[in-house]
Amino acid sequence: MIKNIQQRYHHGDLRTSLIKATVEMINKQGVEAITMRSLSNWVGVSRTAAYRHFSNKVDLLTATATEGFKQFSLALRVARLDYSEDELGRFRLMGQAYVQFAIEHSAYYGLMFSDASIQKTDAFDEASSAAFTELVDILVTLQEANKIKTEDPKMQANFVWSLMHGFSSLLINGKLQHIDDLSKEMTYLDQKIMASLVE
Amino acid sequence: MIKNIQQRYHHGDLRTSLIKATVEMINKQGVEAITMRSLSNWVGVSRTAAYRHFSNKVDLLTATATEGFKQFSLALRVARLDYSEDELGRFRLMGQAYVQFAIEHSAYYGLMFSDASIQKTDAFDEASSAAFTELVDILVTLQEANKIKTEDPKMQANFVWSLMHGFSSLLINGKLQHIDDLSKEMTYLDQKIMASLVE
DNA sequence: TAAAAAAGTAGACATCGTCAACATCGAGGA
DNA sequence: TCCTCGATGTTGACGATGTCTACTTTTTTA
Repeated sequence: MIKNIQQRYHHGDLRTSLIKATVEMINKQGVEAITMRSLSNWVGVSRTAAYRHFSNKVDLLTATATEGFKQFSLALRVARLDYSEDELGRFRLMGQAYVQFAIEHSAYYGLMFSDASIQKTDAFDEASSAAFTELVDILVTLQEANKIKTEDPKMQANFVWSLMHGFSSLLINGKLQHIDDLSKEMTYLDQKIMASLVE
Repeated sequence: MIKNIQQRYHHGDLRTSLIKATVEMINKQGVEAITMRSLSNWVGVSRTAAYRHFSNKVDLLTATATEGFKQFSLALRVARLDYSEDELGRFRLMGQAYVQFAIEHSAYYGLMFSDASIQKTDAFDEASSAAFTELVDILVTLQEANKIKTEDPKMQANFVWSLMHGFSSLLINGKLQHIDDLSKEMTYLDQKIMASLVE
């Protein structure tokens, strides 16, 4: 007779489940509320089971942030491959996708850019710079097609990235005042970026 | 005979000392390393003495962040009152002062914008929005003097603030790649902001 | 100057991260 | 088929931490 899933000794895919549980718990209660015990309990496993998959709590959180960056890069890439738009339109879609990801996955986003709860690893750096590369790439392409100014693309990327990250994180933390119409605010930013990059 | 300061039963100005110690410890070891016990020990006081001045750890960190915002506002205001420059020049000085504060007081800055370690209070919100007001104010003044475009100053402020905050926090966390010349990078941003705001 | 308020201390306890030792399971070679 | 071994999960234990309670010492005030 096959045992009930909840009662099996071996969980099956504990590593993935723990990361999912971490994201859910951050969304509901914030990072500070995360404990190895409550996490294990939530997943239905004993206190120290997580240590078979992560060397410690920081390692688990870092892995979660790394996973976040992967999904983030994916979201940006999806926007970049929307061929119903021209290249410049796709670039603007990426901007929308950026903010949308930050809002919809604020737990991930906060963790990804929190220096406190995380300790950088090679995997983390790789996932994190992949997202940045996504941005530099399209800027280079746009320059080659003469759609935007010819400037150091890394500087352009730092500019756009700073603006997007600043806006998203201030928005998430409720530090931007008097925003009744988000899309209006984003349109404003879009105009500023376009004016800054287009000749 | 007057007792040695270190041996006095009453510390004298424990509240202030604790906040200072918090800043120092964050600078040296990061927020995670902060414990009530090590903090008290550092200041030369017993474990629970801090609880006479702060209701708990979060309260202490929030008070520290609030103090950070006060000094931050002050730094912005000092730049704004540099009358060797005209109004537009002072606005640009504020931008430099912003990034400079973030770099020189990265412990403060990280804490001020960390939603994890802090819990908003009235005093915190007040100090935090004072800094924002500093920015809106000068934008209004610049508009009235016809130095920049006439637009919703709050939107302009959100734009500038997002850019400054994004750049500063990415810079602090080492997420901006290939920055060998910081002043060159800041000049680039300055040009973008000017082009965006000036008619 | 006496009494109360303010500031600091020590004991105690629940919770947390995590190490060590032990238990159970699944896969593959004898 | 059985046996063994590596992977995975469990329980016990311990030191560190936040913070409550009760007590002590100093300062303020009436």
